[in-house]
Amino acid sequence: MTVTDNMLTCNCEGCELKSLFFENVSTLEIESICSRKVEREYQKGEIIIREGAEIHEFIYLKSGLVKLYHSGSNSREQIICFALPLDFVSLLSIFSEKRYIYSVAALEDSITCNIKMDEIISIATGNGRFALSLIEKVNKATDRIILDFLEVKQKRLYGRIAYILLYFAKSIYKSNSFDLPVSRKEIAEYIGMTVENVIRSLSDLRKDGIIKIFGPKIEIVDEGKLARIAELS
Amino acid sequence: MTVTDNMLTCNCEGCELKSLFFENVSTLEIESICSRKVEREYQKGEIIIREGAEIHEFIYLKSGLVKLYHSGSNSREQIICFALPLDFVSLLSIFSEKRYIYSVAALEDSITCNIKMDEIISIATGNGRFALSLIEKVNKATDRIILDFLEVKQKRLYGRIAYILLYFAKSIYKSNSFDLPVSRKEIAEYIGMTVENVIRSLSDLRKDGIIKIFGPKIEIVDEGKLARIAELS
DNA sequence: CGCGGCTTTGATGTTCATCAAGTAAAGTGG
DNA sequence: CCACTTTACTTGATGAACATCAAAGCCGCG
Repeated sequence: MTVTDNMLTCNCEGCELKSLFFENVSTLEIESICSRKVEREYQKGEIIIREGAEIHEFIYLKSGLVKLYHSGSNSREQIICFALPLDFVSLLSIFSEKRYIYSVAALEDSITCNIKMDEIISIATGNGRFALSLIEKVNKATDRIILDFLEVKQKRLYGRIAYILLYFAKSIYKSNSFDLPVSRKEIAEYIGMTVENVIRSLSDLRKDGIIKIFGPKIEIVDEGKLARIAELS
Repeated sequence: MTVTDNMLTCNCEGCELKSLFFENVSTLEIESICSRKVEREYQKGEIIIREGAEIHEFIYLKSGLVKLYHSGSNSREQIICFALPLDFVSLLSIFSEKRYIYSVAALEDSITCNIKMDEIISIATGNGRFALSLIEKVNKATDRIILDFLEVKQKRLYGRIAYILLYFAKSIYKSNSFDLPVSRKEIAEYIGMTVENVIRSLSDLRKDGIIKIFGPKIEIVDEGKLARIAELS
């Protein structure tokens, strides 16, 4: 990194992707990718990937916040996970399927960096270290998803709400006061419950003085208590 | 394959791993692996991998049937998935963690083939094609797990039981009559319900004439009806 | 202004966990 | 080999957790 930074002629100098992802890629290869990559902007609410579409590009999130979701058989949508900048949006199925098995939508205005799959594959083919770091990243992401599923599954409604609030506070906004980027319905789609009960739990937390609610704005008042609820279900 | 088969001097000739996994590996490399691999036998019930143990080997299942499970914080075990021969036991966390985040136990007498991680990594480093096929396989496996989680989550108890019975019949035993390889408790741990209710659902299916139960032996009588229940929850 | 989407609260019924108790099967030690 | 313990399985009764249905308030938007 330190060496190659100033050698780049493309406009990716400030991009953290280099240091995270392309550790093992030569400057030449990075330049080649940078010159052919495409950046795309999406507004809050826009769909970035549609389930069933063919996979042509490797996509990662440069800025913003997105949700990965799956359209269940009975038309109900299920949110698989949220992704932050530098997360791969291309997670599941990227290397094992021809078509996306999930959709991605922007929860906040977002920018993606898109690279043709061909190029990723060609680099990986010629560069085992790069391929291994790919495995590692993809692995980490899916591990996280599976562990979170297991974690949420063993909690009850009240605990799940506490859990997701702490998740937004800690992992996403790094603050105990933030605007919820998702609707009540989307929370329900993530933790697998109904909207009404999500709202009821939020109200209960408010009545108990653990959080404050102003529309979409959430303020965690008693973090300790919230953590205990998230822990003990 | 056809070319390399008779050139091997090690005892892996009959092993399907070659054709699945080592498509892109030179005969020399395969020989090197074969000569240093270790096969291990486990009896029904034995633990193959213990959660928290350090990861030293890449393990795949040669014969038998195993379960991957996670010990939840509240001491309740959760079954993540089942694995058949030629499935990788080393799935999650293999390339992203130092220690196992799940345990593996044999549900039937099983044989594993173990290869030092160092060797896998060294081959992958020098051989991008091999690394890519690794990603593909690992990806496929985790995709399957996540999709199944989503699938099961949107069903109710009765539908979940129907679903898992069909899974055993179709994917594992390829027959409508089989011995359940898992206890009622383990079914409960997989679908996230209590033992009592698992038993109740099984009894209901029996009373409705959809299945027959003789101890651990299950016979699916009306597959169509069972499929409809699994579908419609 | 009125329409539709998101949110909120209440009432009601279903699904499921928990508790309790009993049977069957299988291993254990004298 | 038999009493004894343990483990898996099974059924019923009860209550808690949650979904569903209904209705009303809020807000942005055409």
